[in-house]
Amino acid sequence: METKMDHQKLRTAGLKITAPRMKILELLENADPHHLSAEDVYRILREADHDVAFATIYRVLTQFEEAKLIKRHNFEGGRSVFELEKHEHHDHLVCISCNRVEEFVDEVIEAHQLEIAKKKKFRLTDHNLTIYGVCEKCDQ
Amino acid sequence: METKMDHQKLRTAGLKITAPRMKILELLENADPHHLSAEDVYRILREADHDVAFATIYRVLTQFEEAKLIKRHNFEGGRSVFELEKHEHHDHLVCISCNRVEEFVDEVIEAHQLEIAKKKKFRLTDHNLTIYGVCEKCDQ
DNA sequence: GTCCGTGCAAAGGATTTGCATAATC
DNA sequence: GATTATGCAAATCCTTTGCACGGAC
Repeated sequence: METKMDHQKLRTAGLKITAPRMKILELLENADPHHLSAEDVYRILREADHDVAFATIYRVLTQFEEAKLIKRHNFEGGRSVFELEKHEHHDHLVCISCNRVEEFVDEVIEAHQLEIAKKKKFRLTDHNLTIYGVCEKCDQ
Repeated sequence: METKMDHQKLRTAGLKITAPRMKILELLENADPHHLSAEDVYRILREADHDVAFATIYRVLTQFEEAKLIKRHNFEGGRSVFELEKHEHHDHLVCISCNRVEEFVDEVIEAHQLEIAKKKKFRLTDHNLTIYGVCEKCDQ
């Protein structure tokens, strides 16, 4: 029963259990692809006859981000996308044609980033490595 | 005389020589730090008593980007920044406190990115590696 | 019952666009 | 002189905010 775990997640974050929060959290947990824009969330909920106001979606997503339940990305193209935080770091490969997102981890790249931050005397807080390209399906 | 070269750059791009274009191009060539937002451009021109409308700044920056004279980056925080295209690839380190941008190149990281794209069967078109942190000055 | 959450509509910031005027070639 | 640029204001896109009402605890 995932619902129980979701209740727990919300409680831990100090958030009351409400229908919009539960639905958005479930949605992000089951989302495939993992990465959804606020508009995707709005549309999917609406298609399932669960209308939630845009303002609420943004507020909930922001709260989830603050609670580190999800992660927000600003890929090229203006809008933000959100994905469930799985606590396993990874970077992204985005298809500029179909917007599909793939994930990857490369330890060597990670290590070099630490090096660079050290060399430049920055206290590293975050990083964003996004590779853009055209995926196999789209490239025909 | 840089002006001559700038004329040439604009002509090659198929753009007429106009005051706003020349000023914006010069500005980006001499900018330090290299990375300016549209608002930075607006403010700097205005301070030099060369008023250019915001609409024009955005149009010119977009044309320059299309002509590959400059590069546009969407770092975290909403607004875009632009820098002169120097045809030497590099990535960025951004201070989240003062917005200072440093550049770096790491051949090992570059090579690994190619690997990843190949492995995932993406035809690589671009990539963006941005490391966020707090720079030495701000971290006190 | 209190406090927090939601919906709605309106505001916000960054960027773009339509249109009349002005400049380049 | 024809075509392309500019300035201005209005429009647009994504996101946030104010406020009154409704729901969680």
